[in-house]
Amino acid sequence: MITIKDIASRLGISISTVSRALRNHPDISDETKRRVIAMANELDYHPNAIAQSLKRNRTNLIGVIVPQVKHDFFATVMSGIADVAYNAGYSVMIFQSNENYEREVLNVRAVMAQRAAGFLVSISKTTEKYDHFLQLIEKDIPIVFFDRGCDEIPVSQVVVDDFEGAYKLVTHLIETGYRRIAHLAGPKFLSIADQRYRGYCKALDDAGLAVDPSLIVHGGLNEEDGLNGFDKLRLQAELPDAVFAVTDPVAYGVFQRLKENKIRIPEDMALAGFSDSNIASLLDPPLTTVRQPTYEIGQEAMNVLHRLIQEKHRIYKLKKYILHTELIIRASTIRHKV
Amino acid sequence: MITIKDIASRLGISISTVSRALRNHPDISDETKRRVIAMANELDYHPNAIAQSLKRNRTNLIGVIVPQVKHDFFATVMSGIADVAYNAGYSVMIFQSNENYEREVLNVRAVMAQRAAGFLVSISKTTEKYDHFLQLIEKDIPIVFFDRGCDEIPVSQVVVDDFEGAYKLVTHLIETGYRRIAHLAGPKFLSIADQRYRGYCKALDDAGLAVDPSLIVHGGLNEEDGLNGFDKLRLQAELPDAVFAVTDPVAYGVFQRLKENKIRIPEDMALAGFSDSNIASLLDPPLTTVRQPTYEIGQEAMNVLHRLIQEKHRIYKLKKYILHTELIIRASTIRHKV
DNA sequence: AACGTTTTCGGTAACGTTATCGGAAACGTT
DNA sequence: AACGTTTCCGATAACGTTACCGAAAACGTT
Repeated sequence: MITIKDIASRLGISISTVSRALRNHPDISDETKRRVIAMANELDYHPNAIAQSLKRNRTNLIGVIVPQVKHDFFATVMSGIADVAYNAGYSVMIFQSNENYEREVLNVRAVMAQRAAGFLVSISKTTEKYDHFLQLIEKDIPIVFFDRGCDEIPVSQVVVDDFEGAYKLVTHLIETGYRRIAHLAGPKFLSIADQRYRGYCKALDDAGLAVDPSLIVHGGLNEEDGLNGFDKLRLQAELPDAVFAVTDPVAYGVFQRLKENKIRIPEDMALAGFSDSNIASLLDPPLTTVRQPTYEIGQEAMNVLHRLIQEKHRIYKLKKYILHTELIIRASTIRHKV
Repeated sequence: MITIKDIASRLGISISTVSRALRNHPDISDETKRRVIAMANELDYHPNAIAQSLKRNRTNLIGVIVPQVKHDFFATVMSGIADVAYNAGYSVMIFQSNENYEREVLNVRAVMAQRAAGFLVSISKTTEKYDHFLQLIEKDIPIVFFDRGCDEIPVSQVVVDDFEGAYKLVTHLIETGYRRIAHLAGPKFLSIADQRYRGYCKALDDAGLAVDPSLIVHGGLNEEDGLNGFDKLRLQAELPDAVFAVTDPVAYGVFQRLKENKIRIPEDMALAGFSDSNIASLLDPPLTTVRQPTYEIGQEAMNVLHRLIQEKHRIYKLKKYILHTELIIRASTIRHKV
């Protein structure tokens, strides 16, 4: 590997001159700069970012910790992060917690060992202690939570308004004429799931409809949770006339059960999800859902982090950046003519 | 930030002793090791990976360059890479080329500046020069291509047998009774697309069927290419009785056109894709496709790279690791009773 | 008691870079 | 001609870590 030493000895000048020439320091004459740059190109010199980081005591690395990259949602967020980071001159390191608390802690350590400039984190479902993040705050390392945050510790967050999204969706169902609206909810302690649950309740409440606990099933966020959740709903004497699933994957699970049981959508039962994954529009009938500004979440989170990194006197005015959702009405909830 | 200096001065010993104690060097007594480790824990010491990398002249960073993270395929591959990397003690840095040659070159430079231990690359569609990779080979930095490789330069590859997958699929169509089988092909110079195209031709040929150029439309890999491609097919006097799309997204495009035009699947026309994305099974009718071992590609690529990094005398016996596909037959190609 | 061997540790020089300090020319001013 | 000022560059010390060399004890052997 070529270093500034090689350039210096080839030109018969000192390494400090080379260093300053490459950084365009005013102390160096234009002629010398020209010669240094020419030699650097000739030797195919590339600065050693490791050495630079050590000297400057900071890196241009951003550590991103997500539950799973292969989830459509996180992959798209990652894309937004990567694009903004790229333009701001950062490199992105990615870690998966696999929804596992211990692994999340180890990931934080790994990113810390690399002396990353900042953290972008969507916390795991199983994380209930936040000491590993508190350590970062103590060391004054910038963090931004996205999508899945927590209010227990002072960290800025970029989230979507899940409450509002659910409220708009359920209100749409009510206005369309549905009355027995079931909800396949997510884990209670997961903020995004809880917000959607509360949006569901509020919408019913504001419409003067009672919240019927027998129509609410708590579960996970994936397809199998949709299958299981619907099986529980079927134990009721009377079926609901609409199902609001906490995520699109859960809705797919329900979708399959409905097909299996020849229950027509939306004639016999309406179905709606949350996410607007690319599958939603391709189902038959296409699925009503709530579009989240997924790519924008990544962009915004990286932008917030970038500002945080640049602030010299990091005043911890933690903020919650709330992005808004969009209701996508499709055939799965269009009321049949009675 | 706590360093070994802090530990040394607190214990009244030298930094070299601390360094060796932490690395469990035999020269250090058990008693001293115990005290050093205790103090390290007390002070919440975390080794500076930057300094270690500089000293050892190597990092545990893997640079991954993909066209787009948010594509289902690459996100899943990433997941496989990240899991294997994690277990082998590497950190993964991710870069997107956005199918752009210039950006790919810049990405390679960024990863090189970080002195990554190795590269994992899926090359961009627009890349036709390979100098940036040749430079890596010259500098003896290990690279592995996955999915999208190229045979022009000596780099090991992990790929799926696209030819075989397409061959199996088209043979299935023929055996089921279809005769006018159209192909919405990808870009000619893209290896994976070309292999699928050749598998299509070979299957027809082996069955004694002629390859009809009017049934072949070259385009891209996305949904809109399916829409456009089908529009071109419709210009023919006689419609095909089956369409083999180069990717699942292209198949979705065709799917939409067929729905719009009330063309029944598979009664009027069979439809098949390639990828087994999670959408395929949810369509109505479910889509026949070719499952690629996506997650496994990531695992295998990272494993190959890991071995490459560990080999001291890197003999460049470049290999092509070929993973096999699985034909997933679903309702979209089940022959109607004539 | 004198010897070699082992155990255990400290000092120091690197790794590639940047920042600080200082100094030698070259210049302009009186 | 003596002065200060500017321009340009070199030497050196760090950043945090590890590797090498050496040396002081402590040990066993004859």
